[in-house]
Amino acid sequence: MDYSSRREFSHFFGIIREKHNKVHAREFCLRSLPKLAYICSPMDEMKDKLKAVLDGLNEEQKKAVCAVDGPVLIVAGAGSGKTRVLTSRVAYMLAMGTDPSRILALTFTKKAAGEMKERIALMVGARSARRVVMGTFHSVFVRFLREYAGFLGYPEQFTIYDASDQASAMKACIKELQLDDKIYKPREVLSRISLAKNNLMTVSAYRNNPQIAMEDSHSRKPRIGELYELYQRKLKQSGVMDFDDILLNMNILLRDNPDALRDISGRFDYIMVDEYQDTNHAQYIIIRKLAVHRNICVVGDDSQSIYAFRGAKIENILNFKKDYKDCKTYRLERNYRSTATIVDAANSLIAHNAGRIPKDCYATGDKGDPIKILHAYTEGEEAVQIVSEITRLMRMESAQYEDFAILYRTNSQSRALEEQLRRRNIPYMIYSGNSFFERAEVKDMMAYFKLVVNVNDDEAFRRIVNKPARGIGDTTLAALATAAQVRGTSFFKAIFLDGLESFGLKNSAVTKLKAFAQMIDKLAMMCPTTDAFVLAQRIADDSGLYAFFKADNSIEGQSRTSNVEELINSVQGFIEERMEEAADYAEENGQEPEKLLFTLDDYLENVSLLSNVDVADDEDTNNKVALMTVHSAKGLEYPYVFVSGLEEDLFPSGGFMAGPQDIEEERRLFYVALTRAKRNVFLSYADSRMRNGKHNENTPSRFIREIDSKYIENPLDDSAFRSSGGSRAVWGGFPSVHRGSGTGYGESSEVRFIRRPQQPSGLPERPRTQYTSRPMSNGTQPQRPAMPAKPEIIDPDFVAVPMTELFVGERIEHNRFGGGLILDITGTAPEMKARIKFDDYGEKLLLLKYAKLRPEKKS
DNA sequence: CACGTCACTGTTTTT
DNA sequence: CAGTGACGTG
Repeated sequence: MDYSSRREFSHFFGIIREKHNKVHAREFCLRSLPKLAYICSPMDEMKDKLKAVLDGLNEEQKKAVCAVDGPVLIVAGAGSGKTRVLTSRVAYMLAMGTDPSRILALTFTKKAAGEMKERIALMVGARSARRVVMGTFHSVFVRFLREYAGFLGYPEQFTIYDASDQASAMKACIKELQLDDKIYKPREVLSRISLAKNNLMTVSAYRNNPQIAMEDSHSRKPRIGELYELYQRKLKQSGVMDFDDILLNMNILLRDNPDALRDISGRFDYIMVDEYQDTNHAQYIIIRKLAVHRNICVVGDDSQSIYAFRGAKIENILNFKKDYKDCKTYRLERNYRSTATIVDAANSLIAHNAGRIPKDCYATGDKGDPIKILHAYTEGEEAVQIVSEITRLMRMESAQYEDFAILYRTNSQSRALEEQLRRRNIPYMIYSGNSFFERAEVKDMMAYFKLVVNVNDDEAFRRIVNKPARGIGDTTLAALATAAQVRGTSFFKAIFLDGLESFGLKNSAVTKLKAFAQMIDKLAMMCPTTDAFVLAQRIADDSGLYAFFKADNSIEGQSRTSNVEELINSVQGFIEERMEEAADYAEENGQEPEKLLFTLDDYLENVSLLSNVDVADDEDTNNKVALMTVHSAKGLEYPYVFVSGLEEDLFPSGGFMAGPQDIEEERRLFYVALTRAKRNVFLSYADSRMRNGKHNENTPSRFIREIDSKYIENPLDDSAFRSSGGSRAVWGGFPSVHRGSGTGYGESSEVRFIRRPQQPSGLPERPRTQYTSRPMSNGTQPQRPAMPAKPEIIDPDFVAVPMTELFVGERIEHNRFGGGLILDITGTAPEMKARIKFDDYGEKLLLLKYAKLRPEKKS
């Protein structure tokens, strides 16, 4: 049976509904019992409610819940009951009489928002819970942007480009500027633009920034600025935003439209932000602007910051105290999730990172079992071992399938695991790149939806204009594209322009285009007044797409047909869900249920902003092994967690790691992986792994070694890290000393120790390559160094080793923690640690190879 | 214009 | 090993 594919989506909406009903039943009991029990004054009732909210929380949690006014920073370690605190906090505010609609709570995934809503509903009732403005950054902001779309020059029903739409649009831009797509790779250009947008760099800012110009010309892509401009123009012309535009345009709106700022910020008295360590600059500024009342509460854990690659700034949480001087800080350090072994092991790992918020996470649970390591020869065998372990645990500890999660660094690793799970008939569920929505036929259907909602969506147009075949081929489309480009309009509108012959379009081609456009136009006219499900069916029929798939009787054809059917059913599911919500709401308010219409716009908005974990909330999720990337696993927990592929160059991800900040992020990622587990952790690695059709030999990840070996059942000895199989290509010709740069800790500590340069004491270390924000006068590349040519200069450990002899009792200075006194020094070479009592941050144990210490300046 | 074949190239992670 | 793009044939 195929567990992986299309049924993922099938019962999604049905389950949501079921959950709502459950909520209602339980909530009914919870809410009516106290009311029946005593009739008392409103004051007493309030006190009682507040007491109920705080019941069962620990002291620190209670404090964090009650501190509703003013800026609050909650540093919440993994498994410390963060969601509980957040939900209780909302419940507390509501019990105090706050109007729920004046609370804004922002999360990163819909799932997180949904869970919070559900839990709040249990505490205070669905009616209030529903009115809290709670959702992802993107979905909440999209709603604001629709209201003010006109101001920004967008149509109210703007659509949203997904990653492949973006790539395709960028390709068109590159072509239009006649650039070489070997040099200007669409994805690369896009990620550069994405970073710019997340740092609130508009097109003009980008093009006028000399440092950017330097960087781009240095990477031999001087025309990225132009591409950025063209890309933005195209998107606007199409009435389309990409993910980053949602944040950027929100900022532009709040910056340029004082009324909008006043209006939107005036809607809320309290703002809460979850996973604050993962906010990027654009989000940070929006939050700042909206929180005029300063009742802002951010929750996060700097040790779990894993989204730097998409612009997240760990500084946001580190600097919160500076931004809001009077902020109150609460630390949730008590771990309720995992065994002591897991908590301590994770702590021992993360201790290798410098620059953290001081935090002392401790376990409350049992000691638990040590961490097990699975050593395999290939990824296939790795999968076999994992699966055997799962079946063993199910036998021995009567575990259920749903108790297991298999985590990995990259999505492609799921293949081998899947194969093995299928072979052993183990039900599983992959939570990754929306497999359902990524199917060609589903995307086609979605493209029709998008085009009907927004006829100017050129990428949607391009995708389906000739699907099914209408005799509109590449030549015709290219000519139309030129016409649209020259006249500065969308493909759709260009069809109705005069003088198309001059672009090489024959009359017959124009006739075909017009027929297509009229078909779309007719559907588009229906859009605002037609039920989404009805319209979706009309689209499937009128477009001929459904008939086209239906006509194909092959296995694939049948699968395509049923996927399209499923998509259309999901539209119906969506409507029913919303209808029920609306009906409940009306009922609770004692009103007539409003007759509400849900259009295709609503559906599209909902679906385009779904994340990996959102989609997978399905009947089928029940009792299945979960497979996902570590990134997707954030916020989730499982009794048994397998972290697979723990190999150098995979986890930590290899290749382009330029500095310690990259390896630290990888380490945090591994920290996230470990802390997902409640009972048991298994770490697996394979000596050989197939990557892009090639066999790669690997050494075990340094992270395995960084966990204190006392928490590991069968720790690896040093020889395991040296090499595997002996056939590895390492820095040829260099003695083992240099291997460290490529392979982690490939050599014995003595060797490293000897190689460590002894700097004349007192001389501060030459600063490491700094990523300055100003162009350098000598014309050297101010960006990250490219792939290092010589091993000598890139060994991060080598460079980071402290340059002076450290003595107990000496005073030193640390970049982040400031001045401190060395209390003692323990361990040998690479693992040498110093216990330091910092003046402002208290006692900390730092790994010398990462801590950048210098002798304190004499004043 | 549709469909097949061949060569090439890419290596994270995601709202 | 894919997924994509270029090119040729019916």
